[in-house]
Amino acid sequence: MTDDDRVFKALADPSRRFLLDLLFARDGRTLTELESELEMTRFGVAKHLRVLEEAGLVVVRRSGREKLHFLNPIPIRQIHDRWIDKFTEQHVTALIDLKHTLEES
Amino acid sequence: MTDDDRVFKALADPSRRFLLDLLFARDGRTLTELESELEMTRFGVAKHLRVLEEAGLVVVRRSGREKLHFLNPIPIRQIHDRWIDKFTEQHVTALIDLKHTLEES
DNA sequence: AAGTTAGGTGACCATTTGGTCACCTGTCAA
DNA sequence: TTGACAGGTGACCAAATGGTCACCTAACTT
Repeated sequence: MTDDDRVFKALADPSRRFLLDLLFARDGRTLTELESELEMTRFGVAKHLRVLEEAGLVVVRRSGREKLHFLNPIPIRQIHDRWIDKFTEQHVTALIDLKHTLEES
Repeated sequence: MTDDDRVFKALADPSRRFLLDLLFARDGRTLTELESELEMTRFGVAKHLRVLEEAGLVVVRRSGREKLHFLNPIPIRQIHDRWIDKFTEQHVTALIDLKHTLEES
């Protein structure tokens, strides 16, 4: 399996995306802490975190018996750069900003 | 199934990512034209294109009996914005640019 | 009108994937 | 040092996914 295969497969599951959302909101959480936010057993969450880790979307640091999880944004940016060139990026961000502006009013 | 579920599921398959690569290189191709680039039957390719279309990653325009396919970058940008804030974006792009600079030398 | 070309549909099968469980290792606290 | 706590492993099962095929419709060509 290639690197980018791992990244996209990892992102394909809603529980894993929710874990990334949690880490985006606040980094450095343990398995047990993350587990309490999902309706799933610890084993399920651990399995998902491992998939995210192997994809490089999450990096971990051990601290005693705890394992702290951090979000790594680099693979996400690389997805962006694969299909959006600098020129297109300007148009797309302008469109999305416009959409937000309209939704606020 | 939610919208973003469709997008991520669509991106999870290497053949579909390759189709996006092809459309990124050149837009507006037909099924038959795309089919010739993959080692797969027409039915397989058609199925993949439908998944991409339902995810909004590809938009189509009919022209007689032909169906032209175009890449839509907006969902890709939204993935980026979900986990990379403006502040982090600066660091990440700087890191990636640095990586490219180093690799050239 | 007849043949050809572009594309669509529903069924089918092999493989992968998400989630759980029984059981195990390592670390901290009283 | 004994128990509680944080996490890991391998097997297992139900459900989803990738790909093919037989068969179909619609549009262009001569």
